[in-house]
Amino acid sequence: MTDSTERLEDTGYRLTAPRRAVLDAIASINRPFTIEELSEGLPNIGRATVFRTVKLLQELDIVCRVPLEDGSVRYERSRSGRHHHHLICSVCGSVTEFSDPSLDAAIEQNATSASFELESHSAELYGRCDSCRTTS
Amino acid sequence: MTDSTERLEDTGYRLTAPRRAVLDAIASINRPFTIEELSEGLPNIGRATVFRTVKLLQELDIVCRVPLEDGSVRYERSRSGRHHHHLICSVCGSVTEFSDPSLDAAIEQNATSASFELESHSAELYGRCDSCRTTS
DNA sequence: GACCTACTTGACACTAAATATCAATAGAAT
DNA sequence: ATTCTATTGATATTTAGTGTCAAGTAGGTC
Ligand SMILES: [Zn+2]
Ligand SMILES: [Zn+2]
Ligand SMILES: [Zn+2]
Ligand SMILES: [Zn+2]
Repeated sequence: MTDSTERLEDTGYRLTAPRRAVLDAIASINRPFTIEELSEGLPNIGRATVFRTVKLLQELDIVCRVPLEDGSVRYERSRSGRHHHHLICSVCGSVTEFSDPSLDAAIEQNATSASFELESHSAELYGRCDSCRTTS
Repeated sequence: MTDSTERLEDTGYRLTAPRRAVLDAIASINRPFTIEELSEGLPNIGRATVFRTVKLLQELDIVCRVPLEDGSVRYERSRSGRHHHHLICSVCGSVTEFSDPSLDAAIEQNATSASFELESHSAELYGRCDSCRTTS
């Protein structure tokens, strides 16, 4: 959170009370959330401001967008703050980050083969996490 | 298209006039489309039916869902009708399919390492296609 | 061909997610 | 403290998609 406020200031954004409140709320949630859920926990903050702030935090790699298999979207505080991919459990909804240079290399290789200038990419893995797999 | 109608019948779905119309419309569009665009070209077909039909065609791997970088979604007739990934050009909007067993293997490897039971996955590549890259 | 029945359709209302507008507010720099 | 501009909040609007249900029709049976 302190780290996050610094990243906001460093990039020239104002450190406002609503932004602090959204950051605090995100820090206190320990599961993937929807903006609606986040907004419900912040009744004094305008809904549009919550949307705007989460969008801003995505650009700063503080929060990341997690697309679910059904097309809906959740958000999660990024653990690493760097490029990564997700393991998304369809049972408990947990999201785990991972990064793998060889996966990224395979992606880059495909772009190169197609003479495609790669700017970014996404990869999401859907299934059942370890604890949901062993519990069932 | 003939292939598509067969796939509909084989799976027990009725081959109705609206479904034919949607299939024909999709066959005649040669770029990624939104349901709204598709629906505009089919004024005699109810909007809900267009949505329902496209959803059905996705299940039959006749059409696939293409998530863009900005979070919006387009659809495209699948060339291969099999598992694949996309090269999505941010300039012209073109979508190219590719499949790569070694990419899929890298994804499976990551799931295995995390004791995650992989059910499905997605991978989308964003950037500039060959012709947009050389033209600029 | 006529009949039947379950599948499908279309119109409409509705929800969910997000953006646009714009006057009022408040960081933060001097 | 003053000023200037980024930001906020209330509200309206957009976009994408789903729920409902009476009416219509494909496709099998006689
Ligand atoms: Zn993430
Ligand atoms: Zn990657
Ligand atoms: Zn595809
Ligand atoms: Zn794959």
